[in-house]
Amino acid sequence: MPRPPVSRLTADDWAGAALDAIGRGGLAAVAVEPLAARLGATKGSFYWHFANRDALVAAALRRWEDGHTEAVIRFVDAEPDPRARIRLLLATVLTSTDHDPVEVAVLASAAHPLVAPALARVSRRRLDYTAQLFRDLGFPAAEAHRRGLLAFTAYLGHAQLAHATPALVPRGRADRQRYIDEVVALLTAPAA
Amino acid sequence: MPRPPVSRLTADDWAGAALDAIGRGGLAAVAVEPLAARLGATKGSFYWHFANRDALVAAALRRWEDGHTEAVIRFVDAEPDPRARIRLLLATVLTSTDHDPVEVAVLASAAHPLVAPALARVSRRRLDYTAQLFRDLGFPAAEAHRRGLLAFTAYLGHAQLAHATPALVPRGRADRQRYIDEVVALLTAPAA
DNA sequence: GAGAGACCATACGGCACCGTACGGAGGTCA
DNA sequence: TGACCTCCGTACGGTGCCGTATGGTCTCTC
Repeated sequence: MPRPPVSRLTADDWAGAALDAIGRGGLAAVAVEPLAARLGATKGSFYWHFANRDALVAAALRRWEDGHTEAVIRFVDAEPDPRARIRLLLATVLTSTDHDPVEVAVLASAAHPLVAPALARVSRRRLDYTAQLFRDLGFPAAEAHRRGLLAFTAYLGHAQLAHATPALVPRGRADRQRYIDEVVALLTAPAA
Repeated sequence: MPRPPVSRLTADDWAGAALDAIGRGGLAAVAVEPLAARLGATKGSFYWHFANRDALVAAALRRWEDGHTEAVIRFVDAEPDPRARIRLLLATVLTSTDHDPVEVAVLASAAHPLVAPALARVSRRRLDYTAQLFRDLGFPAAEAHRRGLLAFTAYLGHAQLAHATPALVPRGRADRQRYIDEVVALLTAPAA
């Protein structure tokens, strides 16, 4: 079933445009009329596919939730060596922050009633997976959880800082490499 | 010069109310008319003290910038032992996140043209100070900077996570204690 | 106690967005 | 070909906010 390129819009088209808007201007940028103009349509189309703005925001968040997290986990989990897995995860997420404005934008609206539950699910999933990586390395559950939490919060803060003040995070290839090496070394250091 | 309690408002009153509003509802909550209602005044008062909304936002941010950061640094810097200083800093900021909504709210608007420079100044100051703590401990400058960055980003992420999903950060006194101990141990572990 | 200036209330116009009402174009099937 | 359904454009009213205009009130000063 071939679909004409722009003539008719689907709910998914709107959700995708909404997610783009979140990346550009945060949750507040998900506004029906500007989005319609951007899509070359009008509100008439939108209110056919969605009941209201909240429904659109929810759809965009569902898209985000299903997307990045699981993709990264699958990618990282393909690495067999436990220590290399941790390094791969950190390298992946610490560099991805440079080109993923959606991540920080969602975090920025953490208090929003629609964002909060989605963010909670994603955070728990990520934290659980990260803690698992440290258990795979042989750390007991409680300590693995603490190390995973440190790793996860460091990632969150890194994303935030890289977005707000890029000059403060390691930028060159070599510097970033060295930083990631050191973080992995510290996070996996044997217990005192 | 005694001042009647509410009858006449000063620019500082407005700036304080704006900072409160940021804590409650983010930067978007700094709206003249709702703030006026909250202060029991009208826009007439506001536009006497400020040229426009941006001027109020700027004043609130200046208040935030001058406030917390330097206070924490002075408090922590009073501790003579370098290692204890790091622990004190982490314990202070990691627990303060529970009752400081302003911090995350400002971070949430990092992209705002008025917020960005203020946030950049504060971040640089904090990061520099944290790196200094690790130099005090004997680490060479480059490594101290990397460890300071890890500590600082972990704090940022912790604040974010504690605000968005409180259930995911250590809550009990003992758990938090243990977590902070472990973070300090890992951050100050001797180089491999 | 009158004038000046600081401070504020009221009223207004404007803008950007939300949501609804309704009509019309295009395809589908009898 | 005509009835029908899907999808969308247009037009409208409503809301919340910004900023301005203007006049009033309080306080200080001489």
